[in-house]
Amino acid sequence: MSKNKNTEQKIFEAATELFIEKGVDRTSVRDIATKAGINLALMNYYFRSKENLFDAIFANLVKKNTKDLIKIMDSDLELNDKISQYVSTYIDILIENPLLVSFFMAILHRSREKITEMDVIHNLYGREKFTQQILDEGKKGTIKKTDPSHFYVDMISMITFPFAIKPLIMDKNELNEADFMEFIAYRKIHITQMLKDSIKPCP
Amino acid sequence: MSKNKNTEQKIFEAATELFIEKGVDRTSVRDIATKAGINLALMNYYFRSKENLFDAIFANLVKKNTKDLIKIMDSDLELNDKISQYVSTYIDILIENPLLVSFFMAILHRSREKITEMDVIHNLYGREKFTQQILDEGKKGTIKKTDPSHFYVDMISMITFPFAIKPLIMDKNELNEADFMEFIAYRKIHITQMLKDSIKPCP
DNA sequence: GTCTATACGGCGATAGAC
DNA sequence: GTCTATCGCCGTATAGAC
Repeated sequence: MSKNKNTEQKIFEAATELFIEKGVDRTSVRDIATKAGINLALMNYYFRSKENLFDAIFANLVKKNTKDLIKIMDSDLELNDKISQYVSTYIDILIENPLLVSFFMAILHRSREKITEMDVIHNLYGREKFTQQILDEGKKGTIKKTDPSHFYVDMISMITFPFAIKPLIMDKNELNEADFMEFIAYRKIHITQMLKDSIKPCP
Repeated sequence: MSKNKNTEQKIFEAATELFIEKGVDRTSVRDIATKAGINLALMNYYFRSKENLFDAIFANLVKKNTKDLIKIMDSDLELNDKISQYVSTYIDILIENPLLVSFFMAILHRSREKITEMDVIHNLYGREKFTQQILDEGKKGTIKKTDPSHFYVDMISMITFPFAIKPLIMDKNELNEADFMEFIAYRKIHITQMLKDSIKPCP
């Protein structure tokens, strides 16, 4: 406490960076110890095993990065505004940490069996209030009859997937890092427009 | 040749299945040898290393699964038909092998550095003829001014991403395997409609 | 081409001194 | 709490007999 950072925290942060950057299976506990500037044995003192450390890190990453999104989803905003804000905020989060999607997809393949058992995962997908808003609007006839589960899948697909295939997009369109971020920033408007078009009937 | 399957082929097929199922880094060469029913040393006789074998397998998987899609993209079909056929064919391919997307995403994280250097990867993304068709239609004024690179990203995002988050979709919507496939099948119509709406102006 | 046997290093994990 | 030292295992890769 009186120190700069406690050891547990140093291990946790070093491992987080390495897991995201190199992947869990290509990061050794020795890598983590070196990066954290501590001894190998300390990892096992604080966390029982590498897999245990991974579980804690993954839960933390999900929680930290979905906090703002959940707040928006559960808010009293009107549907159109909610969509705009969600898209924009989500993209901002991923611009801050572009490897997050790719890392998360890798985990989804690696830990298929246990992923739905992780409590924190249930924050991620399909909030009730938002779902209800889409259904309500549909009943009022102001929007097309829209299946909320497909709407939600469309939305997160278009937001997140481009980050997963970032190297391909950059290569094919000959973009550098800054260009890619511009490409992504444009998608805020583009995706919002597509989603609104998909629920609003032609006048 | 006179035998049931030659050894090289047995290794190749066993490794392919294991890589897709468990991931490359969690598959050992001993796993592969056992599954192929051959000796460990044979792997190194035919392929120089595990990484080498992986490269061959990955290239083969991309080639095999994009063949039909490229044919459609490069065909003389009219734009609307081309979109419908592409979406439908792509989804059929993934229904046949639902782990393919998830596996591919994991590789995109694992092998970020070398992925764009793999020749075969350039088949995957943005075919010239299709791009030109979108631009041409835009000029004719029959569709909204649409950026082909965003259109393409939208399309593959909405097609493939749901397979990557399959466990989450199944869990949240309480779907079993058959339900999920029904959910996916419905997306053929849904995605085609969304894409057409995104380029066709309201009448 | 296919096998047995084995080298060698890195892995995750722990015992035990301080 | 933190270290050194080491265990036992499994990873990839190879040498050499058949």
